[in-house]
Amino acid sequence: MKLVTWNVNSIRQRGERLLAFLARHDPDVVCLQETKVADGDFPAEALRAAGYGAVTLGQKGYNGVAILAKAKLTDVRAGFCDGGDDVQARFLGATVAGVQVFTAYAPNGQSVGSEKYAFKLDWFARLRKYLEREADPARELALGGDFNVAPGDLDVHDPLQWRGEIMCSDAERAALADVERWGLVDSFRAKYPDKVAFTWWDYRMLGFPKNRGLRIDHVLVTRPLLARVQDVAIDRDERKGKGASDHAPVLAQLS
DNA sequence: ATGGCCGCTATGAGCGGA
Repeated sequence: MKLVTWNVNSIRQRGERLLAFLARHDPDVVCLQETKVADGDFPAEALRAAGYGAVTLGQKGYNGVAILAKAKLTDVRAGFCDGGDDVQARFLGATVAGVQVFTAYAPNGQSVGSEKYAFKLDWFARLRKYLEREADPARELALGGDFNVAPGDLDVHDPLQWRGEIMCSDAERAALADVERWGLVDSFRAKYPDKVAFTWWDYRMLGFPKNRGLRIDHVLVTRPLLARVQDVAIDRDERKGKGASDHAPVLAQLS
């Protein structure tokens, strides 16, 4: 099974690229973030024609997540359903071929100390509680998403410049680590303990040509599923050229 | 080369993203 996570930054703008990506890599499961469309505007038919079923949790203009799969998607779960803010479409799960799959779009957080930053940290705490309540670390489970957190300095092009900044602050890293402590492993880092690689580059200031990036998109897996991870790769080519998302897809090859 | 933000909205300026 090949599983992908990709923040497409508008599925309407990225439709052609997404179809080309599916044709090129032939993934089995794709976790999408920032689709930015209401469910009625999701291009389900075009994806069906390409061989993929879809479950969506959309929102007009902002956020929006989806899971695509060649096999049947069952046991669909939308949002944390914990009485907190589920208006923002950021979390969706489904079971595919016996694997429980979640797609997540963590809040950006704007700047350290802001209200949005507090919301971001709370969102991670809610994610941790959701997993405790609804999932089992002894099962095969994958959580793919844009977490908007670079876990360590190895995941940052210029750690000194970013020290303490949004996506790199200690509290954000601790919040992500706490989610992982439930029973999830950063599959890329598990496979490549020392590799410097990024999944996001700012559109501004020649971020990509200068390779000024961060690794903030992750495929987190439970230990039973980690045993099946053969390789994890970032499709940097997808960030090139006109009409690219600011995020590159992350691909996990499972046995 | 990989090139100087992009995408959204009851748009045409302002907001959010990371």
